[in-house]
Amino acid sequence: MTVPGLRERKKQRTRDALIRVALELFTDQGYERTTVDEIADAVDVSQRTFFRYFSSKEEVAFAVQHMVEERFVHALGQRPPDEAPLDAMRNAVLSAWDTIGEAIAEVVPVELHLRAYRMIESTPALLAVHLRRSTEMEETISRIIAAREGLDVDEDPRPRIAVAAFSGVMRVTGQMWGRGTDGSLEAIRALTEEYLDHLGPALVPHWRDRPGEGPGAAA
Amino acid sequence: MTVPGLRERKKQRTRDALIRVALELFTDQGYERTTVDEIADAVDVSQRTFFRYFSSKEEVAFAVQHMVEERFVHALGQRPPDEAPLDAMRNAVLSAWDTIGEAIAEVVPVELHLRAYRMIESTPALLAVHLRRSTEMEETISRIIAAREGLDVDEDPRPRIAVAAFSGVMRVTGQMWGRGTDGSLEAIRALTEEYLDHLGPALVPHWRDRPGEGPGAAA
DNA sequence: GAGGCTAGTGACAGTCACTGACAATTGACA
DNA sequence: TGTCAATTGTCAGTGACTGTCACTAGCCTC
Repeated sequence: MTVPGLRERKKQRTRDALIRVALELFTDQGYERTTVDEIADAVDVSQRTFFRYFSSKEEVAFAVQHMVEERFVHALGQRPPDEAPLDAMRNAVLSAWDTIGEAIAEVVPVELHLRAYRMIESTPALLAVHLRRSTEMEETISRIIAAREGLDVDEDPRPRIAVAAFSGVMRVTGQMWGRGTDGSLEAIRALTEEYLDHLGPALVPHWRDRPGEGPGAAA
Repeated sequence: MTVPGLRERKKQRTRDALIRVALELFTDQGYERTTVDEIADAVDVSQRTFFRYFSSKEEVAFAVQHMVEERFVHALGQRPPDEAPLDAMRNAVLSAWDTIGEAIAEVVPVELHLRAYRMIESTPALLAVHLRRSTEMEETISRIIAAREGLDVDEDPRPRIAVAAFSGVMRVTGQMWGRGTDGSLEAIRALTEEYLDHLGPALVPHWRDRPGEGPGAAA
């Protein structure tokens, strides 16, 4: 591809600066205590310009998340078609976690993004938006899974159901990670694996045995 | 109990009127196109008073939902302790669906509430709040389930995981119901049963068999 | 490389959700 | 009946967001 023109590069720089400054202010002072004016002033653009880049104050908080999601969707598309749905999703998340680092670092320090993620989890207004975005993702994923299995997502509820269950676990994972003390990338990866391992067993009728000992359901 | 005083009754009437008028305006004109001033004017109170009853414009949209949730939690508390977790939750939802009608009708027509529910599902800002509220519910439910099973919710992830999977399915149910054409109470009840029946089978590795025929996992 | 075109920006005014402060009103209750 | 406390209205202010319009600066053509 050709190098984008000056105009384009300038826009990209402004956008990245807005994201970086916003996340810094949000994580430092808190989301609510940061005004859009502050962000705009720090980047030296007008408030109006901020809203031309991001349709809302919330949106800027999810700009990096958005990149991560695209990566996951891409990874899911690459999974071999003979993998079972849950395995494909599991492997896609794990492989996404492995390669996000570099992609994020081009815009903001990874550490800042992780702090931002925890801020989202602990800020009610952002948590709400985060969850809605997650369900939009679920719809996307459901369609991919359905396509893999040769099913019509509007005829057969199983793709949406499996994805809903899977995403539910992923959400709890993010939550627990956010509440814990180990804020590293490795920690969230490990939690992801651990929690997904519980998904099958958690659904069997008897829980009184220890995890892993009971008659497991899914792989 | 004694009859509440005039002051108390007046407050209750104002509150109910605000809810009813709000839901009517929301469902008629749309949530975004309805201002708090409109609602307050229609009930003949000041905007300031509206915000003394509801901390936000969103909150009034969920006032009825709130009642329904309380009912579910109560029903769950009543389930016999030997029921498996998923069964207890399933039966609690179904029994809640059976008795909501009357409780709601004291405040707003049931039909209005059902329309409001669909409006919530289709209004991004409200959907976001709805989802966050759902996760708060999940936390409550997880603790009840953990208690039933004699587990510590912070030690053993299985209660949260099972509840997350369960709630995921319930959410998809609500979504599908909202998108469908049959907006009746019976329809959502039937969907609930049908979708929950898929939860176990959807998690087994092989989907290529028809539902129910494959080697099922959970009950 | 001058000039027109247009994307991007700033300035400004306005709407709407929401909050704090204070004064006015009105049930409750001695 | 008069006092107290809860409830409400009014007013002023903040912050998110939008429409409009004039202006500036890359871009592209001749």
